[in-house]
Amino acid sequence: MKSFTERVWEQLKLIPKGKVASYKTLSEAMNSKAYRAVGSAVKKNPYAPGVPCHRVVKNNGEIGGYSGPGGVKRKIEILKKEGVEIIKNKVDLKKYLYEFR
DNA sequence: CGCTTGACACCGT
DNA sequence: AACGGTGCCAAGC
Repeated sequence: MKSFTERVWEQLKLIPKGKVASYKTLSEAMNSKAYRAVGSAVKKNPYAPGVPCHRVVKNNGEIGGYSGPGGVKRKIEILKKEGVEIIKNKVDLKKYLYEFR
């Protein structure tokens, strides 16, 4: 039985490099409105590259948090490396927001 | 106009 | 039960 958390990871894997998805969009992609719980799910993610939790940002483009090494700073660095420009800890959703379709 | 900050409520584990 | 984390709102400069 897949837990809500595992289902979230499935959506993360669908995100292509150079794009980011918001927790809210993620919840809608899985037919759930518990976008608040998505944040908790990502935090519990014990997998590293298998689940690109660093590609998940808040609906307003803010990076949010990162439980990995280096904290949010590290997350921003990775996104920039992917081709996503980070402005003041925020991403241009209009340009990098990935839609699950 | 653009940008920032604080607080609250809600979700799943 | 508690915790963490997100989303929207408003106001101010």
